[in-house]
Amino acid sequence: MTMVDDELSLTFAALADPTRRAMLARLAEGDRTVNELRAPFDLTQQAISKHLKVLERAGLVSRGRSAQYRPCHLEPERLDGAVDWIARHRRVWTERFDQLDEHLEALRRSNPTKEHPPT
Amino acid sequence: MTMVDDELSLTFAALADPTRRAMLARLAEGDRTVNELRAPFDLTQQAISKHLKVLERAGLVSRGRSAQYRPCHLEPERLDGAVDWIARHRRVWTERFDQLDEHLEALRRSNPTKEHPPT
DNA sequence: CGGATGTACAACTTAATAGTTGTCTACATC
DNA sequence: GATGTAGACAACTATTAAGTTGTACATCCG
Repeated sequence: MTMVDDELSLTFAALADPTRRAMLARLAEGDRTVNELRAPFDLTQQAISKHLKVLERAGLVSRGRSAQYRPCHLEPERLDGAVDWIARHRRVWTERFDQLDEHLEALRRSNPTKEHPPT
Repeated sequence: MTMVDDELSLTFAALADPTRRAMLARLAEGDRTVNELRAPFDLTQQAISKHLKVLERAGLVSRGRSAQYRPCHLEPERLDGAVDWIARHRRVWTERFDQLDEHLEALRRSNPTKEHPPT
C-alpha cells in the first residue's frame, strides 16, 4: 500500500513536480526563506511549506532557523542516487554510455555519499 | 490543478515507484512480455499493465504486438532530460560537477534526442 | 469449433497529493 | 504590551494513484 518510502522513490517523487523543481532551481542560487521561494508562484504560503516538507522528507533540502525565518538550504548529494540509478541502467541499455557510468563512479569515489544498492 | 503533465514530471513520476524501476531494470536486459515482467512480483497482471501504461505515457516504454503478446521495449532516450535537469542544477550547486555537465552535453551532441528547456 | 493463454478495459476501494482556509506560535519593533 | 511579519499546524476538499475483481477480446492449439 505504502508505495513510496525508499530513498530513491522519495527523491524521484520530489522531483516529479514543476513547482518543486523550480524551488530547487531557485535554491541552487543560494539559501532562501519560505516567502522568497513563494514569490514567483501564485500559491499560498502554506502550499509552499508543504512542498518544502516534501523536499525535506526527500533529503533534498534542510532548514535552518534565524529569528523568525527558516532559511532553506539545498542538499545536492541526495541527487547522486538518482543520477546513479539512471546512469547504471542506461549503461546496460546502450553500451555507449559506459563512459558516463565510469565518470559517475569516479565522481562518487572522489565525493563519497551514500550507498547505491541495485534498484 | 493538473500538477503533472510536462515531460520531465512524467519521467520523474514514472521513476518514483520501485516496481516500475524494477520493471525498467528488467527491460534493460531485453524486450519482455507483460507476464514475464509480472513474474517477480506479487501483483495481478492488471496491476502490471497499469504500471506499463504509466511507463508508456512517460515515453519510457513502447509496445509491439506479436500474436497475443505485447512485447515491451525500452526507450532510454527519454531519460536524458531527467539526467540533464539534475546535472544542470547540480552544476550550479557545486562547481566540481562542471565536468559531468560537459560530459552530458557531449553525449547529447553525439546522440541527439529532444529538447531540454530549463525546468 | 472449443478451450487455453495473454492482455486490455471498466468499476470500485483505499490512500496519497496538492491545494485551500483558518488559526496558532515566535520573534521584532514601537 | 500591542502590532506586524514569518512560518507552522490542522482540517477540509478534490484529484490522482495503486491496487483489487470481474469481464471481454484476440490469438494459438487441438
